[in-house]
Amino acid sequence: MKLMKARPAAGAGSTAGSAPVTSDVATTTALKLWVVFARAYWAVGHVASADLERHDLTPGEFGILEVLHHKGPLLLGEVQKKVLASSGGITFLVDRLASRGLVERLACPSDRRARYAALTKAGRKLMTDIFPSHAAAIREAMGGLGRAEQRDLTALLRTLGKAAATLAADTPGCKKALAEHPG
Amino acid sequence: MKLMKARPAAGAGSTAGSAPVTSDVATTTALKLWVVFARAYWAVGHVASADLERHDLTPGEFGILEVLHHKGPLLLGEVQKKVLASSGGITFLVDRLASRGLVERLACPSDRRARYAALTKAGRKLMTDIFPSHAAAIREAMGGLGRAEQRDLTALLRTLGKAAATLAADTPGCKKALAEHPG
DNA sequence: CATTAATATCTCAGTAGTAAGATGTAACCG
DNA sequence: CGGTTACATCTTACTACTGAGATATTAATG
Repeated sequence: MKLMKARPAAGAGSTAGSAPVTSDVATTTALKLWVVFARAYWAVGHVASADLERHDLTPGEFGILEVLHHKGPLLLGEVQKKVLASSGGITFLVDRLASRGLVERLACPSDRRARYAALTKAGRKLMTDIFPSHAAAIREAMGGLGRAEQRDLTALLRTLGKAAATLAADTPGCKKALAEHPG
Repeated sequence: MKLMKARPAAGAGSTAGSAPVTSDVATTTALKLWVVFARAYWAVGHVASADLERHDLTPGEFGILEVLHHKGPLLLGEVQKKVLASSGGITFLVDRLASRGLVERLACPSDRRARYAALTKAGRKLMTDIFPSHAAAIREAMGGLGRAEQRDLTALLRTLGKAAATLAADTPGCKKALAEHPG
């Protein structure tokens, strides 16, 4: 299950004659949507990544900093659900952020298996410093659409995401995080 | 520039007081859109990947097979632009597909630097066998929206993608493929 | 023709990330 | 209690991918 960077199906592709269910209108519409979806995501993600790169942060690192900045200290498992990474990935990312002094691990008093991740003072400072400009970069990346269009788009994507997450939750190896936290 | 799997900004995050331009409505709207966008993309991508996994194909491999299936033999550089991967990635993916007998490299008569990638007979057969069911998986992943909604969504995403691609093309290290092939 | 620049692919080292399983801890049930 | 099951995190080995530079070819220029 590699995920992300999926290259979608392009066009109807009935080049090869006899495919039975393939070239009905519903399928063609969905495939076209998937192509455009992936390219748009790529472009916006590229703008976001380029902005974060200026601060030596990967998207994954920023995701963790951001959820901690927004929600306060969180159990590692909770972080994992929020950022949709694997458990090993969380360990790896938090290690790296901790080695840079941006995040620290705190014991959980009620459960000695669990640990909190929390921003350090330096981490909080970094976030308050860079979050506004990053938010501005996202705003510009979305600038092709007016505010009302952005809201329409959000509503459509939320509906789509919920339905797809329900499907995805059934597939083997899925973290199931999405179905529980549907955007 | 890692890209993809970008974790978007969640919520307005004006937790930290004094950010100047950050918490206006336009920015909040854009940030919310980005969160929902990423989650929806994750969910649909997950469904697509899970389907491909049944045939032992990664999304990257399928992307190459698919563009060759759809367009016929293509120079490696053209493939690269279509699937938005790095040049090294194309070499890697085509190598692997070639070792499985699905793709072959052909000399380009007019330019001895360049090589074509083309589906073999086995590759064509594989694609005609699996494409319909993959397309059906995509159709189901999009099933949360009706056909008209899917078309609205496509139109919005196309506009968004074009604008963002223009921005992305200016960022350093960008492949610029998107601005030239805007979905 | 020689030089320089541009292009197309490939090589290679490094990175972010995953998946599977190990470890330590908790909760429950008899 | 003792045993089983369920968790939460960490470890390890691996994979897909990127980016910079190497190689080979072509094109352009004086």
